[in-house]
Order: sequence, then structure tokens, then C-alpha cells
Amino acid sequence: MDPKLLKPYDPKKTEGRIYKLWEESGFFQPETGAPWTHSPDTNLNFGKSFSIIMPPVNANGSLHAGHGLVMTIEDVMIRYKRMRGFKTLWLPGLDHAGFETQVVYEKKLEKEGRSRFDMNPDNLYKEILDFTLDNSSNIKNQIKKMGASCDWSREKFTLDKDIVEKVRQSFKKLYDDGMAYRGEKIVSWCPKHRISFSDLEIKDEERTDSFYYLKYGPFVIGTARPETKFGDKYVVMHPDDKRYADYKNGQKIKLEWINGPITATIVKDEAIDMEFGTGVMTITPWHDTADFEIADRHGLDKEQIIDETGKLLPIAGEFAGTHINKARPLIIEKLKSKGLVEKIDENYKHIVRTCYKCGTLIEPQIKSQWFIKMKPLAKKALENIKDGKIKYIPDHYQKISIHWLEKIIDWNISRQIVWGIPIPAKICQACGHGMADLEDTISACDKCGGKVLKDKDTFDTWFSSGQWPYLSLGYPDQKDYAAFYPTSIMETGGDIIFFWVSRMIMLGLYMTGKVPFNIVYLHGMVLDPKAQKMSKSKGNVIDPMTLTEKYGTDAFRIAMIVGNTPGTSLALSEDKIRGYKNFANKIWNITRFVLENQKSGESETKKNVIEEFENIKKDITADMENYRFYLASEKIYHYIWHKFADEIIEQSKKDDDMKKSLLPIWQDCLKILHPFTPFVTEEIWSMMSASSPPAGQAGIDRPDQKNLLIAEKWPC
RNA sequence: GCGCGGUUAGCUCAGUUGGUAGAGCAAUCCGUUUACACCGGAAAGGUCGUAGGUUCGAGUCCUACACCGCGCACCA
Repeated sequence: MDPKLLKPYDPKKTEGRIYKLWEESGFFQPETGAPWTHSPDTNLNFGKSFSIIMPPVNANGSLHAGHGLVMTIEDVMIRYKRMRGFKTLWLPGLDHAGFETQVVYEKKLEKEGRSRFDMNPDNLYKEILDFTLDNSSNIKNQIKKMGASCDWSREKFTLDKDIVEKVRQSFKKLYDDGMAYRGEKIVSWCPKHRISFSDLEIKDEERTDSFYYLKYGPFVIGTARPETKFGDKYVVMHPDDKRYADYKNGQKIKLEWINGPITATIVKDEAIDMEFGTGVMTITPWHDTADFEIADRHGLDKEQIIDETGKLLPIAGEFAGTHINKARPLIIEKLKSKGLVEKIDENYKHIVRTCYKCGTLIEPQIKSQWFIKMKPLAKKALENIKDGKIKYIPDHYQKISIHWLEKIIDWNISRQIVWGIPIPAKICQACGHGMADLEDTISACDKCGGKVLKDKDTFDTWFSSGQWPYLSLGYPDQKDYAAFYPTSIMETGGDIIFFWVSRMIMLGLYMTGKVPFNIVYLHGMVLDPKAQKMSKSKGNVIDPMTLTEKYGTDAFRIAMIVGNTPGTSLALSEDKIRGYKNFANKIWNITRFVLENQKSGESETKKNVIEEFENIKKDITADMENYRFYLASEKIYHYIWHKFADEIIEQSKKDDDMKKSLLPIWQDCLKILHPFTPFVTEEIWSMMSASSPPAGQAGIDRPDQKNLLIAEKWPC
């Protein structure tokens, strides 16, 4: 017997060595196949395939607890299917994570007293690239520490040359099909980051502010944002509002306003809610979506009041150059002194839109940007989802997806940052028309003949990751695409269902005509022990590397799986992990007992306990097939500890017949356990084969020299 | 306002087609009988959010309500 078994199980002395063994075995690559089904085949012409594209990890930091969950769940799926003889591919990837990474890097710059706004874009890009590459190797090592059996020979990065080229081509195709267009529209702008967002990067927040009732000529208007009112020369009311029946659409009125007399124009529009405030409002089309639409309907002027950094423009007169946050009280002071403030409601509760990163108030701005028409894409996606071409786990996410897809709006894919894939386009300086231009050959506007300049913006990072399944498989011409697309399952966090999952479905269908995956498995968030969201500012971040170091990776992994149902968030407690560390040691000691006490031969006792075990195996296998890993793992845990150890082993101390059942059951237990706790089971497997059981015994039958548990056949 | 979840033992949560409630952790008591004290045994702990309904029977299906969470939405 291996002397290691005489001491408690030590993950530190085991895990690195075992991972290396796996990597060198070739079993991470689908070409290798399982030794009991086929010989290696570089053309992949065998068996059924099972594939998962790993959600590309943001290459801007370290693995967090959520990554730990991703790596564990996906590895469980992959190891299980591999043991069932599938041609199994788990493709790892890294994401440049455009804005996210830029924000991380900006914080670093800030600490050094620098700012990206003062930097040469090329230098900034190079710095972030170096930073990202540095992080990449760190992250890859951490993924390996988790035991991830992914195929590193196929690793992709969203900024790989071939990927970038494909992303550019996708844009061109969308443009040629009329699906991507340059639009002068109102976009969500963060004045702090100086970047425009799609509708998803906005976080709604309830706030209590002051609501001001201001005298506007004969009317009283209500506003929560007096600092936007400088350009308000239209006053709008509902056409059916009897209170204002005397005023006609288009009628002009002279009145005294913030910086002197102005001429206001009456506009009648049904968008007005007669019940709200006074039923009269003025509009700021440049900085408000609803106002923009009213202005569009009536062909009204649109004027910019606030610049891109949140400061007032010259239209604000004496307030020009002042930041809006400082300007508000000053403006109210002035309005008061002119007697234009009717009253102030200090307890006005409303919902404001903020930047999801920094919480800064979103300042809508009219900008010329690239948009993708989403309605036709969503229609196709909806058809496929409703037809059941994509199964959601848990299934209520299907409804959530449908709900979102049915209300989808066009996607702004322009980002004003350097860290990303440059949009291959030219913009006409005369008429604003935009043209896709892959080869950099367009020299004049194809509409007005005006002068064109290169678009300086980059793509929203989700535009590239939204195409990840087929891009990472080398669409359209690689054998991987043919062998593994559509992928079997997309496993990711429920929190990015719109950002990522829905967009992958839409873009996948659009580009390839096929859904990118057949199943979406969505896990919940990993929370701290008190079920609070982890955040650096709260100081409650749990680092998975610390935990694997302390308790072993196997303990961490199975703690992430047991009792963790899909879609539900997981409060991660150290106690639970400690419990499974004990379990790893229990397995270790059971092995010692089995090796010391097992006996060969048949008996009635053996027949009975094996029959009972067969039922457990069937039950667990059904759970694995149906992605109920939280049940499968708990059942094998329970069987091993409380049935096999507490009863069968205890009885076998008194009953020699019982000893005949030990080895066959234990070997199968190790196989079933392997996807959950791969390191300790692989280590035991190698020690058991080395111990060469006596002749005639149900020993380990290995025709292949690669005597590894990772490639064993699932015992059911 | 619309949509989606949740509400089960002190804590975190299971409960897959309806058949007299389960796990882990914590807490209690007993036990060091040679695989393991990173252990074993025992006992304790819930009228399954509330109110109705369907059923021979409901944590499980239906309706309403309450509370918590999340998502979507341009109410100035």
C-alpha cells in the first residue's frame, strides 16, 4: 500500500502533479477520445460530441468566487460526458472586456496621478494590452488550479487576429444587409467615463430629490432638473386638457426666463400626462429621451445644454462652464430672486438612471453612433426559443428572455474608448453618414461626396463576445465548427442573460442560421455567508484561491455543487467547505480500509448490497443526465459516508462475506465522485492500480497504458 | 405600472409525475471498540408566508393577498 495513505489526504502535495498528468495525457483534447471507445483521431470522425464554450474570462484581474462556480459546474459536465465516451470539447477563452478593463485600468492610472483623457490613444492601448497579457497568464493558472479539464490547445482571446477579422466582417455583413446603421440618436451618456452605453449598462435607482414648480409665463411647470431648462422654448400640454384650451398649437408667447426674456412656442402632444404636476411641461430634447421624441414628432429645434463632461454650455449664460451639480442651487437662487419659483417639493421620489459602474447620473446626449436593428434579430430568436430549439435551465428564464426580446430596442455598439476592436468605418464630415470600410479604401461619402474620416470608436465588447460560440470554433471553415456547432450547452450567470446569452442567440442565428447552443444553464450569484453581494468596498470578497489553498480544490468544488440549484444564488460559507474537506479525507481513509480488508469471491451478502448500489447509480446517473448536479453530488456523498462507510464497512469488520463487496463498489464510487472531486479520486485511482490486487479479484482492468480515472467509463 | 422569482428546522437550502416533511452546518447528550476525532452513536428541532379552492389525500395543482428580492419601463 502507498505510504501516503497512512497520513491524512494532503491536497497541496497532490493537485499540481495530478493536473500535469491530465494535461500530458491528452484527454483534455477531444481528438484523444476515451481509450475504451476509440483510438485518437485528428479528424474527429467518431462518436457523439459534447461541447461547451467557456464564458471568456475578463482578463483584467483574478478569478473570483463566481468564476470558481463556473469552472466547477462546467468541469463537472465535461468530465461526466467524457466518462460517457463523448467526443468532448471544453474551449477556454479570455475576453479583453472593453469598458470593464478600461475602468480597471483607469483606477490604476488614477492612483499614479494620470488620466486617460491626457494620454495618446496608441500608448494607452499598448499599456492596457500589456496589463491584460500580464493578467492572462495569472488567470490561466488559476483556472488550472480549479481542475478545469479544458482544451488549452484551442484557447482563444477576443483580440486574436482571426477573431478581430471575423468581428469586422460580421459588422460589414450587418451593414450590407442594412442591419447596422449610423444614427443621430439620443444615447445614454456617462459624463464621468465619457462614454455612451446601450440600454443594458444603465442601472435604475430610486432617489428622493427636490421637485421645483417654476413660473413659465402664464404657466407653472414642474421639473426635477432646473439646470437643463436654459434652452426650453417649447411648452407642451395635452390637446384635450380643458385648462389650457385657450392656447393653440404653435402659438407664441413672450415670457421672462432664467437669463432674460424669451419667446416660447405652445406645443400640443398626447404624450403629456394631464394628471401629473400641472399638466404642462417644457422640453429639453437634447437631454431627455421622451422630449427628444416629442421634438421629433413636431420638427422642433434641439439644442445642447450640457457638454460631455457634465458642464453647462454658453447657452447657460452666466452659468456656462459650471458643472451641473454645482449649478443647480445657483440657478434656483436666481429663479427665486426673480420670483419665478412657485414652490418646492422636497420629498419627490423618482427613479433616475445611473451608470452601472460609477453611479453617476446618466446624461442623455444626442450623438452620432452605430446601431444594430434588433427587432428582426429578436424575431428569429423568439421563434427558435418558443419552438424549444433552446432549452433553459431553470426554465423560467425562458419567459424572462421572451419578455426582453419582445420589447427590445436598437443596440448602440459604439464606444468612445481605445480598448476594444476599432469599428471599421468611415464617417462623412458633411452629412454624418457612416460607411463600413474593411480595407480602408473609401475616400468620399457615397451619399453626398463629402470628406470622410475614420471612425475613432471601438465596438461594445459584447458585440464580439456575443458572437463567441461560432467565432471561437473558427466559423465558417474549420473542422471544429463542423464538429461542435451548435454547442451542447451554454453555462453562465443568470445576470448576463441579456448582455450575453440573448445576443449570442440573435447573432448566432443571424450569422450561421443555427442556434449557438441547445441548452442554456444559468447559475446564480455567489454571495458572502450572509447572502450579501460581494464587493471590494464592503470588504466581503471571498477569494477562491485562498479557499482551495486552505481546504483543497476538491472540497471547494463539491461545496459549490451540493445543494446549489441552478438559477439560485449561493451563500458561500467556509463551514460548508470545511465539511467537504473532511469528506475528501474520509474518501482517503475508506480507501485504506478497502485496500486492507477487501476479499474476493461471490456471496449472497455481496449480491444484495451491490443490487442496492445499482439502484443508487441509476438514480444518480438520471440526475447527471438532467443536469441535477446538486442532487447527484449529495446522493453520492450520502451513500459513501452514511451507507458505505457507516454500514457496509462497519459490518464487514464482523462479517467476512461483506468484505467481498468492498472493492467493486468502491471503484464505482470513485468514478461517480470523479467529476466532483477529480484530484483526490485520481490520486486514489493511481494508488489502487499500483497496489495490484490479488489474482482472480475484481481488479482494475486496463487495456490501455493511460490508466487514468479521467478517461474511465462511467459505471452505469 | 408590467414581468420573473422567493417565503420549508437556529442558519443555508433540497423536496424531480400530489401519497403522513429532508440534507449540510450550528446547537445537545454519549462514546476514543485498531480506516478516519478531518471519527462514531443517540436524541432534539418545522401547524412547509396567510386565506380560500380542487382532491380520498397538497409543501407539491388553482385563486387571492402579504412580505422579500430581481428584471423591464421616457412619467416631466
